[in-house]
Amino acid sequence: MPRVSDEHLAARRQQILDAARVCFSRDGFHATSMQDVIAEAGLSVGAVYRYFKSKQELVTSIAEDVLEGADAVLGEIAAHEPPLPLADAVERALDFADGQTGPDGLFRIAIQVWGEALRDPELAVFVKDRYSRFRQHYATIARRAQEAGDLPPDADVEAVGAALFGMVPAYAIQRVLADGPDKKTYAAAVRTLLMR
Amino acid sequence: MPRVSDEHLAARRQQILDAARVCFSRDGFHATSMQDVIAEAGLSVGAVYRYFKSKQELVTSIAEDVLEGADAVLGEIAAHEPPLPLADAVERALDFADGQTGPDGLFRIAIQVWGEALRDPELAVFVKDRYSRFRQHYATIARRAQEAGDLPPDADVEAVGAALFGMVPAYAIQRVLADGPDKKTYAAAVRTLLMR
DNA sequence: GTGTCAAGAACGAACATTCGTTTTACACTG
DNA sequence: CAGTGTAAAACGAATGTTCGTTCTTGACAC
Repeated sequence: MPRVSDEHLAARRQQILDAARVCFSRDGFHATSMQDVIAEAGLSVGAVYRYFKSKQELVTSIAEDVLEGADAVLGEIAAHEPPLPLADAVERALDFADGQTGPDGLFRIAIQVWGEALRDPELAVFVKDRYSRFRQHYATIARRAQEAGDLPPDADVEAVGAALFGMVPAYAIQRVLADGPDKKTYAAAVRTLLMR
Repeated sequence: MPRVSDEHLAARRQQILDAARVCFSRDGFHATSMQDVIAEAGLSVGAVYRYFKSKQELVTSIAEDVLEGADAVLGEIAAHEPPLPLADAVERALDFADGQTGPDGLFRIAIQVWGEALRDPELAVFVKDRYSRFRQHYATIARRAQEAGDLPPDADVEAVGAALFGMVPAYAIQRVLADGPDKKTYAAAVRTLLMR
């Protein structure tokens, strides 16, 4: 179909991305063949290669989408008014993470991205950049908690931010791979540790 | 060269496992070809296939070795006499994890294992089992801390164990993928959160 | 000799990607 | 509004490569 609207093109592109996300989440980047993505999208080989010049580009696009989404959510939590107590902020982040641990969630893809970033320097740079932002968001949470007297005045907010940040993927890993405690139980434990 | 000693056979097997670990750590499971492993081991195709009947078996063996090693270390920390305060126990675990974050460390492989466990039900069972043990070790740490009055009497030691457990891979992820704070800084932050 | 082990050539399947062809939506003409 | 040209879009068979694995062959200890 020639001379097609921009919306049509964007929709086609999204259709391919959606299919790729399903396949990557189910089988991982490497065990997913282009044929799998093509079949899932219900398109032809040529059509997919019109929109993405390689499988790598598809992987990169998906990885970027996943990280962007998480960044937006964390930014909101960090900017919340009034400033959230540490445990509340972590709990909200856990809420988000929890919703991504299912078969259709993004966390399965995030794990794939970690593995990929170990080998792909370009992706590694992007991951580092986004994770630095994540950590900055948590550092903001810590700083505001400190200002509220919720942390000692001499606490290193950057480092505390890093520790808080870690609790979220740590929870998700345990949910996905280790039959870990549910969100409520885990959040209660975090409160036990933070509130004492 | 026939009629070879059992030690020779075990050494050959280990030689292959060592080569595989190097390759898998460098390139990941999927981007490593059997040719890569074979070349790294300095052996022939036939030799390697004498000791491992498939690539999958090689992957599984490596994954199991990695998890076994961590289990042993955590078991020691949990059983330490006298019982370790929470922050000390976590710091010791961080010590271990920190040593595995380098190019030759096992943590890079652990990330690959996570991705693989999402697709391989057999490996998933093994990972779940080992991670349950990990969590049990941390629950032991929490229970002993509780007995020492270091945690509230009504704290859920299993859940607190899960939260403590998470801090270690969380640290390692940040070190490997996100230019996170060094061990000393991170440990101090954990103390800030736990000690107040 | 005989049994064990290693070597590496060979194999078939699966892979990402290319490219020549077909289809189709739209612009333009009268 | 009908007819036609055209270029974009989609198609899918074909390609060349790489992969994991098997198989044949030879070497050496006993």
